[in-house]
Amino acid sequence: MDASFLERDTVTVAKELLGCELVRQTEAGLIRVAITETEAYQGSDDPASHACRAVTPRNRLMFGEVGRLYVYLIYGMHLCINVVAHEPGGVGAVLLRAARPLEGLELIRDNRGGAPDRNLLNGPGKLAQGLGITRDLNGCDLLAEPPQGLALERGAPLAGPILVTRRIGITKAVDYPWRFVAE
DNA sequence: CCGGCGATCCTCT
DNA sequence: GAGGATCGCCGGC
Repeated sequence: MDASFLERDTVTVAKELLGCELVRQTEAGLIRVAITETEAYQGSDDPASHACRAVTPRNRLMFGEVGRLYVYLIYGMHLCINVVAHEPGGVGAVLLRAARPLEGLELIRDNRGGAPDRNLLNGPGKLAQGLGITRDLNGCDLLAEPPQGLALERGAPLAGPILVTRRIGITKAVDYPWRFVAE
């Protein structure tokens, strides 16, 4: 994955991240997944975004260098993971909402504590848990060589169509068609 | 299969 | 001091 891929309009990047792969390397082993669901969140022009107002300690990564991982805690119990992506000088990130296991299925099952296989990675909190994401990965460089725990890679081209819908679980700007789902 | 609800804690106002 | 880019359990149909 090249930084220029992420240095474009956040909505375009969200759509094109479908089929791209995440590689998680830990002491326990290697996990590889293909991204199947994303949402775009922009800056001051997106009322649903964490970055719709001033820079704060939490949202600061969304204003910075593309290719960083933005990790945050939601509802007091789940982590969500985002890829910082925006035009040069812009603001934004792509929420990764679901993925399909490619390698390390046993590790994913362990991380998910016995959830049925069809519920392993089908939601943002489940994806983060399945990959074994922790808050110390906040700000990690997904494009680093060599990889630093989590890496983003180009995957095989998508086979099927892309479903475009409203974003899930928000109460502002509910009609923006910025959610992308692949099978 | 579907809708409702509680858990749980960090962040910003 | 409120509310959130969620999840899984429960009960009802």
